Amino acid sequence: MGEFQRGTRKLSVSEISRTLGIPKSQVSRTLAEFRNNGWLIQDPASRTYSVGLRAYTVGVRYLSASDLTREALPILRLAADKSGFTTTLSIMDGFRPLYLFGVEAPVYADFGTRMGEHFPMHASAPGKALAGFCNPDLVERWITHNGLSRITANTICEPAEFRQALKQIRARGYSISRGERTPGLTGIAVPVFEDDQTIAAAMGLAFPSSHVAPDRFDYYVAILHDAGRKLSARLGCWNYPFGAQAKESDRPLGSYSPADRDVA
Amino acid sequence: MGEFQRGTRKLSVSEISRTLGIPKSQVSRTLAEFRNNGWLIQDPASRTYSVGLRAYTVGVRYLSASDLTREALPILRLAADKSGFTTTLSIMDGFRPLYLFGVEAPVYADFGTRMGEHFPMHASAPGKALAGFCNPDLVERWITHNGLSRITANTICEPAEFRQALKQIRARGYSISRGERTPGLTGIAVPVFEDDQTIAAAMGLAFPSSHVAPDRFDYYVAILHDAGRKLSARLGCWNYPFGAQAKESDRPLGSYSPADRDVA
DNA sequence: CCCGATGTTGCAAATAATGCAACAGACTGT
DNA sequence: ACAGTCTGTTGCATTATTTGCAACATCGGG
Repeated sequence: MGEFQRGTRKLSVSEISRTLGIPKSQVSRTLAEFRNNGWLIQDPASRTYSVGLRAYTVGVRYLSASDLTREALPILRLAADKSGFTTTLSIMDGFRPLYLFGVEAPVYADFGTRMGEHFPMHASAPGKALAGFCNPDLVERWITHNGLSRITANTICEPAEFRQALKQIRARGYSISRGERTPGLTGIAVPVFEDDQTIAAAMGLAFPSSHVAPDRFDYYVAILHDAGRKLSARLGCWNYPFGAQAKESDRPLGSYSPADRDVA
Repeated sequence: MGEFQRGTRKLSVSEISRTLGIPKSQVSRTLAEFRNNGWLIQDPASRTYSVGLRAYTVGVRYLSASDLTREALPILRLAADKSGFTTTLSIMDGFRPLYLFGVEAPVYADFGTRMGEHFPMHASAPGKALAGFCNPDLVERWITHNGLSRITANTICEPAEFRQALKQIRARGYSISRGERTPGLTGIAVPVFEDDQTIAAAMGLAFPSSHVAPDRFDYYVAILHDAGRKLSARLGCWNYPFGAQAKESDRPLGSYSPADRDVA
């Protein structure tokens, strides 16, 4: 069923047979069995298969089973309320950043990535935040093997430039993408640590570039650093190295809070 | 892997062996293989298994593969913005209502059900909305087989009373739960149709009962009926039988595409 | 220290999956 | 309308895999 990991398109028997190099007969029988068990759904007209309800009910339990995601939800919600922008949580899956989920805010920005999808390491704020705090040697190897593909006009495609960007991210503790993946969309992200050394995830927010002047970025960085410190503490990192110490008392999370966003 | 459909608790080899009546050796070997493939994660300390990242990335594609959920997202978001309350989408999975996902709003109400979880048919607004427009004979059979279990003091446990409630729901086109599942929480839900007869889903919202006086329920019902009509139209039902025709122009939301087709 | 419980591994018998081939529909272009 | 190509499904004998029993190793508690 791993074939259904990429892409949203419904897949046919022949298509899967060719891709995997497995005889059609086998594919047909296997898919039919998965369908009968609810793991897959078959479109009667096109006879193509897609992910079924049972796979959803099982797979989505990852979110409630993982410490990271359980702790992250209320913190993301607070950051989304404070900023007014959709706030997301991503992790490294091997070397491909993966968007786990987000909390949406009224100012909606479609950044083109759906829950559970991978996105480029070098062309997104969360991707760069994750890359910046990973093992540098492994990042280097990734670059030489895969290169830095161009996605938009703003994408960083030069290894030297990318290395410099990561260096800056490590120093400042946040990353910014100005339309490097989606034209007209700006993203900011910060790392989340699970102990004093190892990165666990990246938290980010995104908004239409026209919405926010660059001199206000610091405000959103501060919101994310507060959130990053809070989540890191839940995971066991008590010395979050970025941003100011939270001065205002952290309001109890969980109960609803009346969305104190002060949009200047 | 179906064992991981219920509950969030991490499961041990012996536990699964007993529940499924399968020898431990087999369970151990199978789980180890799933772990090696990324479908499951094993906690090194307790040696218990839970859902892995790969299962998440595959299963969550159900949301983007299904017509219903793809069309529902922007409509849910609009309803959440208009009402200020978290708005949810649920479907019938066999005879157990299933919460697919929701769009969260600043006024947060934790209704205790997570994405991908089932909830009782008779003790929730979406459940009653789904039950009300299902095949009545099947609902009857479900009642006689399973009964109407008490969950809170307000839960409807008498079949006669439940039948009466469904009748009223069919007439009015919406359902209300006043703390029937969670004390202090009120929910409202409406049906979504995929053609003129068959129900596809239920859309609902929930809020702390103290937040809203009963005489304002009509306002939220109207929001939901607008949303229900819009989503039903997308699925092929052009004569949504409840609520008034949308009169005020639906304002474009954030930077999102207008996407509001004119309903006859 | 022992005891009950847990998780893993060897091995032969039993079972299920495999691939080839043939079949039946559906669609395309002439 | 027709042949031609693509699709998805099914029979069947060979093959490879899973299965269950048992023994073994390991852990935590009294």
